Amino acid sequence: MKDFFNQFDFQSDQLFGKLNSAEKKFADRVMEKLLIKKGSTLFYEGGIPTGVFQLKNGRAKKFKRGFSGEEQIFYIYTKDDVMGYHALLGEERYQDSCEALEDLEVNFISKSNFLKLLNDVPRLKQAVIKNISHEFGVLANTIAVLAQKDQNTRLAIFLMLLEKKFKQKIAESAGIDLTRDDLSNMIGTSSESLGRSLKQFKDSGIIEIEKRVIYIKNKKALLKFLRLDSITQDALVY
Amino acid sequence: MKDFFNQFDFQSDQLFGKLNSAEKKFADRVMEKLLIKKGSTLFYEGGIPTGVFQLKNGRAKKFKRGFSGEEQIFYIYTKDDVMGYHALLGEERYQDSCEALEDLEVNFISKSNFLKLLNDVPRLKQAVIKNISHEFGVLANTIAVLAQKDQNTRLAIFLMLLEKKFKQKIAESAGIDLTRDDLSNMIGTSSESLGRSLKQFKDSGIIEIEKRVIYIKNKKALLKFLRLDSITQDALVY
DNA sequence: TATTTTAATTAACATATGTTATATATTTGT
DNA sequence: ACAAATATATAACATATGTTAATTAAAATA
Repeated sequence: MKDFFNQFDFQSDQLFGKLNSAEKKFADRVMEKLLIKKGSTLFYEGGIPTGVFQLKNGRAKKFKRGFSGEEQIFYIYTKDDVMGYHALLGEERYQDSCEALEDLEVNFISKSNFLKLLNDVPRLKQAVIKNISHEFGVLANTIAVLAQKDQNTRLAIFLMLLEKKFKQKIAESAGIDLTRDDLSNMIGTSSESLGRSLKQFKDSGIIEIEKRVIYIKNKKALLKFLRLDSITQDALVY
Repeated sequence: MKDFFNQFDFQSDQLFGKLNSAEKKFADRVMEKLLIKKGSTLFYEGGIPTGVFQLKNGRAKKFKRGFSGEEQIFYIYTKDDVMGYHALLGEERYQDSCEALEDLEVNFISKSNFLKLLNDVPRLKQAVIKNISHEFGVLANTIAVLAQKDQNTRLAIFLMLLEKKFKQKIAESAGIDLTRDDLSNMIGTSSESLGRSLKQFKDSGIIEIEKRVIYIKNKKALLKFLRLDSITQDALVY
């Protein structure tokens, strides 16, 4: 069921697909290629917006600091994803932060060029607005998972989503490679407690771990946690 | 600290404040007053958008069904809040549902009239887009609370937020009047387990309960759960 | 108002998660 | 390649939350 994954996918990799060839040409012309080192930020909460970014290679985490200061990761961007447009369309400051999980290759479009592009191509502006509404729904779905599911179920869901995300876009690997801190942060638990759940999954043959990379070995068993109807469940085992 | 509350407030009650008197006149003219019974829906997930609503009296819950079907409440609307515009701006269907928690008095603006208003008043369109971005941040903050805080802390946070929300807009009462099912759903626990937390708060004199209405009696003790710095904490005791 | 239905409260027990501590593995910087 | 720093794995114990069940309170309906 494609639907299951779409509920948790921003789909911001498809934004520039709305452009025709002439428009694409303009976009390409104003794009600036940047190389960003692992651990550095593309933008940060409270900063003045400089433009938008499209990831061409690598992964980045999007997070927000709650009122008590701890970071909360709520999305991971991969190849082709566009980010940073919320602040350009509406807010005067970035509302969240984005940090490279590994060395990145990024296309940058400055604020003025992006606004010009939006202005010249109403279809694109419409698509961006529509996408923000879609992303709103993704966050609502994330809230539902965090509020309703126990830890093992949350882990199962995130493993499914992350494997798809990483497989889809990073040809060379189907494994899930995240620090235990980042993964536990997303799932809403401590890294030690996440470790316990991972061990349970390992012991029942659902996953294997090499170095820190998690490989799903028994997708059907993982899906059992999701309590989907059997038709949807079957559709997810590809 | 006003900031604390704003992090969790859609602020959609201020949208029509962007209009000048002539524009307001047009809006008033096309507004249709509706009376909606407790328990009925203003709109529902998957439905075709008909227009936007402004609450003039009463409260409504916004929720979404996760992939396994259970409803997840992620916002409560009160007096003057505007809702239903996401679907008009971008999506072709409502992405979530909205249900009356009590008998409502609502102003309805049809899709065509609202789109006309947006078109005639670019400032309003801009404000709506900006608001959706802001709401995105509210959901991210909600994710942080659900992922990072234990049950008593989540309860403390939601009690603070709900009391402010209800006091601000419903003059006659400062109590928190929600079914245990709705409150536990928001907080991410079972109603029985919520009951245990409520009892703990009651026994330590933090709250009092009459019928099912919760009254905060010791705000300072509640704030201890939030682990705010003492300056922010002091600012919240008014 | 009386009756029926639904919601709230509470307790006891089972299970899940948080926390601290220690050992091992991996990465980083020289 | 080595040392130092950081990340991961795991266990043991403490605490928090889930679950079932029984009782009481409140709300809906006739």
